[in-house]
Amino acid sequence: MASQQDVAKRARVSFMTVSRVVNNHPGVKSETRERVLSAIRELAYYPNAAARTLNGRGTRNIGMIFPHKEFVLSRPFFIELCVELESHLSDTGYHLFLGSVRKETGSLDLTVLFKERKVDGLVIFAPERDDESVKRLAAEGLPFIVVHGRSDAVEYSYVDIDNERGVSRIMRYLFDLGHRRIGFVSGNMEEVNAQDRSACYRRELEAVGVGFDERIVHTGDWSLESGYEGFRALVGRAPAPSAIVFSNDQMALGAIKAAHDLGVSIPGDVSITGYDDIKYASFVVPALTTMRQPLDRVGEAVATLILERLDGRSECRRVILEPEFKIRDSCGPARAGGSPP
Amino acid sequence: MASQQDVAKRARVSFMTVSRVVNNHPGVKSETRERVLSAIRELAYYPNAAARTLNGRGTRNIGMIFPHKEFVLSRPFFIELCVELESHLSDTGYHLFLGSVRKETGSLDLTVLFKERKVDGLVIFAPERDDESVKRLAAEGLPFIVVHGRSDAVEYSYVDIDNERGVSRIMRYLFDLGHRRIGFVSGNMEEVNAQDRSACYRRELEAVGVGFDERIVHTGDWSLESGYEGFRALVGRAPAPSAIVFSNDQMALGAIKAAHDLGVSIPGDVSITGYDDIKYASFVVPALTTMRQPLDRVGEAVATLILERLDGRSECRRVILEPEFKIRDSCGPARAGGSPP
DNA sequence: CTGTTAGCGCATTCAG
DNA sequence: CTGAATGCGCTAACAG
Repeated sequence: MASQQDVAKRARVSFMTVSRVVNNHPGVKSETRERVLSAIRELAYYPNAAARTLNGRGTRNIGMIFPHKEFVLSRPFFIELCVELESHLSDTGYHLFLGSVRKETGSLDLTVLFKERKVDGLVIFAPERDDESVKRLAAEGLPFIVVHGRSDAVEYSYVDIDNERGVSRIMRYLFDLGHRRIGFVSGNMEEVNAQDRSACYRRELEAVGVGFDERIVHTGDWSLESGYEGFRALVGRAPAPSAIVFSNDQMALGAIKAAHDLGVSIPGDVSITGYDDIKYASFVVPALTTMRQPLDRVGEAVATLILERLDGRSECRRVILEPEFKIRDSCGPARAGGSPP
Repeated sequence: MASQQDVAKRARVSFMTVSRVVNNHPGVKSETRERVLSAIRELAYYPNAAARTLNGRGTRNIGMIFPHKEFVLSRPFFIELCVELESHLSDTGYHLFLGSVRKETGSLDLTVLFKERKVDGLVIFAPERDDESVKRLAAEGLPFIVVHGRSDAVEYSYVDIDNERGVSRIMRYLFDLGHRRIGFVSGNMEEVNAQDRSACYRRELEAVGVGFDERIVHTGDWSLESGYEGFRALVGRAPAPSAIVFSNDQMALGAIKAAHDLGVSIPGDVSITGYDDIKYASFVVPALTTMRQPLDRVGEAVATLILERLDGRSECRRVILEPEFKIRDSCGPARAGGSPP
């Protein structure tokens, strides 16, 4: 494979001149430049990334870290984000790296990826609160940003969607429809997002003077199955909730199945809401009322922030995006009566 | 960041000895080895991948190439495969690389990733038949394998699922239920998979003496929307099909929505089948009868094959996995009558 | 068993 | 405007 040396020979210059041309350095006679350029083309020369990295130019790789397998599988959501991110990043010459899905066996040391010179930066999805590996990254001053997760203990840049706004908007909507007994199915409570949404649900409830009742709260894990189970459990309580808020669409989809199996009508008997607005949310019957996460803007923000960190600009930034409420067909007015059998 | 030199100094040996220890070379006195090992630990030393690559040791990166954005988005399916693959590959020290989703702007030159020393090998998903960039890879003898796509023109290793078997099993099932007028909604016909399934549908039809009728065939693109459209279109034909075969689950899901909007009952009026068995297939109502792709085994096979290619073993292998028919609730017996209004 | 020398491909000095 | 020397961190080939 052609190296700068080969190109240099062919263009009858030193390899230094080739280097300058490759890197668009000024101060190369245009005639010489042309000669080099055509030699490059003829030999199909491409700069060796490893050599560049060795000279301290970075890797131009960005790693993505997911908390665990199920995280990826249960959120078709995030794939779209990856694609979005890839398209933004590739414009600036960066490549995306599946920085390995974290093992069940404890949190692995993410600094290794930097020390091995595999990546220049990391995008970490939904770490646990006060995650050790994130702390270490911050302590060593490594460039990374977090998506869906914030921390009060550690200073870092992150992008998130306003859960506060999202959940309270949903709750107000349900209140307006006359619902008072509103159940909740959470995501995996080890994740900050799940915690936030859950906390906000409780706060809103208390804000209107409706007490929090743990009997109509189910701890799920974002999966279809846990949504199914959650619905089943909550509807079986007495008195049953007239509406149930799910922490993501996937679980709400599971609930629709459960409702069918139980002979419960949505929204006739029980209203439900999702969160994310995955593609399928508008295709399920009944179409899901849900809170859309603005993926395109998240992707853009993530790209911008990580690039900033790589530039060495030191301030950490937080970008909180607004979700968009999508009212569809899965909610109805609360019925005067009670609940289905 | 600590280099071999630093470790060497601390362990009072030359850096060569450190290198030997790091690479598990035999012939280092165990006492010395211990000293080096603890120096490594104390300094948190990790070998610099760039330097290794520069010495011709490869990158230990495998790139994944997707045909286009929509491909990824329309198949939650493939994400699972990535995760599966990642877990197999990381065991052998390889990292996955999102080798960039291919742009709309013509097929980019994949050999660049090799020339730039970004990857050691490539896993290419669903390339077009006789794709130029695949041809070039093969011509240059670069290690890559293809998933979902084969070629008669070019020699390469690939993993696929037996579409032949899959589709014919579905067709026989429908025939057994008494269906004769069977519609078909294809995937994006630029992909080999879509072509194969489509061809097989036709062949099976003719095998039982039922003529192929292009009026009940719709060309989709794997998306929910195209499934919706396809169903709508086919059901509107006269005489309407009593069953429709969809080339993937996503489109079948779109059809379920369409049926609801049209007031058509599945499987009462029309039977439908999907393909893939995505997670949601068993949660939708009616649960989708579909052909399961054995993702875990695909992931395993892909990992094995690409590793073989990297080893330099020269023969190309083809691995054809068997799909598994999942009979659920979306098909019923053909009714004597005709079709719904 | 351990150390020395050389070079992978490139970019940053500094000289011409 | 161009070239020569030097080193990034590591390993392979040879010496001791």
